[in-house]
Amino acid sequence: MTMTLSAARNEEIIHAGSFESSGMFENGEPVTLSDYLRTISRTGVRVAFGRDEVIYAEEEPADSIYRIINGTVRLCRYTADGRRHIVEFLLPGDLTGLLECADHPVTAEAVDEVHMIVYPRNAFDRLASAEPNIRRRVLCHLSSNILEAQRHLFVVSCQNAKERVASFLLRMADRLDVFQGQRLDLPMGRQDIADHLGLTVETVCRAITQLKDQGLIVVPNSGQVILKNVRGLQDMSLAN
Amino acid sequence: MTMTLSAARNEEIIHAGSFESSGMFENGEPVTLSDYLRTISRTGVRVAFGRDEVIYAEEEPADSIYRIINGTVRLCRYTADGRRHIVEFLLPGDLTGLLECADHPVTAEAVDEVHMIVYPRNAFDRLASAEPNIRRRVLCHLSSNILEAQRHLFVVSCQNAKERVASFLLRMADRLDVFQGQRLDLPMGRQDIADHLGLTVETVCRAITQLKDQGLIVVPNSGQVILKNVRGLQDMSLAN
DNA sequence: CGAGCAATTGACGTAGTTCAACTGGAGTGG
DNA sequence: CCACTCCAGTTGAACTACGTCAATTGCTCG
Repeated sequence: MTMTLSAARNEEIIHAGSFESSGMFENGEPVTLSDYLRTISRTGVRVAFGRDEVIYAEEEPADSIYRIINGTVRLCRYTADGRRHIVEFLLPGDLTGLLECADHPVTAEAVDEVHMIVYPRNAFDRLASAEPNIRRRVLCHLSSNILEAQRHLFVVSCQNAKERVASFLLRMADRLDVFQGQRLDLPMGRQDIADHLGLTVETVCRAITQLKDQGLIVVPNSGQVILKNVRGLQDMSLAN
Repeated sequence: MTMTLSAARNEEIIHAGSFESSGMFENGEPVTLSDYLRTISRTGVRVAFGRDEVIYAEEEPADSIYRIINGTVRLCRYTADGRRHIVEFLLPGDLTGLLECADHPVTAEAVDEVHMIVYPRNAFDRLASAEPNIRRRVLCHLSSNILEAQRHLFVVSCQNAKERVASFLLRMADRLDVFQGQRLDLPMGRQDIADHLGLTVETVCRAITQLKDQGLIVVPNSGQVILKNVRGLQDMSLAN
């Protein structure tokens, strides 16, 4: 519902080539899925979503593919009794909607101000039929999704609170190219982190405080974390 | 290592057509991935593994695709400090090795006596290049893997012990076509179940005892569970 | 029958939840 | 500009579900 409204409100046709920055194609051939999507960019529509707006909802027909330009998206699942689980956070450059499913298995919501390009599924499928390589790219994409899910499954089933938070910070840092000594900006709130890690807000807070007290991180304010000791966080995230 | 030994010991060339039972093909076209694999069955080798034998190990090059004929396989991940997480159990008819990865991300071990057919990855890739439909089948396969992983992620991050065990029993029953009042045979031990659900053996036992005391199940012996009240188990598995 | 191991049960400790109070920064209005 | 609200974040105290450790049962296989 919200999605349809927001999408309509913010629609804006993307002109072919307007997102073709240099260095994206190798000897004239697209090399990543995003590159392939750029080749059908004339069919893509740029949309914006405000904080907590629903991008697509669970059970809704999955007829679009989304590429995030900037902002953060959470993929979540709700239960009848109000529990929420955040399956994954999507960051700029990430894609969603590539699953071979009639309906979306999760709900996508904007964590902060999100800009994305929406491609119609059928345009992508036509491209996939014409270009055999593209399905292999999708296979790679889904494979790495599975690896990520398995990794996170391990975090949630085998690690304690502090280890989970350490793993989370390291993964976010890795995805956002933040290194030792640098500042990691967390776009999501504590509740989002908690629902992603299978903990409560309070426990996430306490774990962060512990990491702070151990000198592994510095927290200037709740949305920023400076990684003082990446090695220490790594050691923690796979043992302890 | 173990895999190579066992495989060699039990190798037996499958003659083309030896697994082509009736009703598998629709108007001459294969309809499932397994059907496609049958079309290259002359390249498949039947192998057997005994209890706890390693079928393939994490980090090993993934150059084969496996179809389980009978028996149960566990896909697991070990940590340096000895913790184990069982990502998934594979049952007869299931496939593994289809991920687009150079190396296996998990270790596959036989839970009980397992018979499988091993197809060389490159034979499959040749087939995939020749027949465009096959990649779409793989996409569907990986998509449902992702849905399963997400479902299990929810179980492990949001459910308590009794709910997790109820979810586990229901899913096994569903996969093995066991219905209300019927007997579910569990090939894996309590430790395996515990490592799959992120619990300890003792907690799994206690949860089973609770389900028994509530009259939802009857447990003639540790490997068998009779589902007395499927509805009750379902109610529990998504709320409580 | 007895060894050996998986499953179960009991007793106790603890990590994480729950509930409640407090803090602090962002936004609003006088 | 300060006072106010509002809400996210943090901390404290008590509770509880699960883990841990140890003892017991029960099955399987010599």
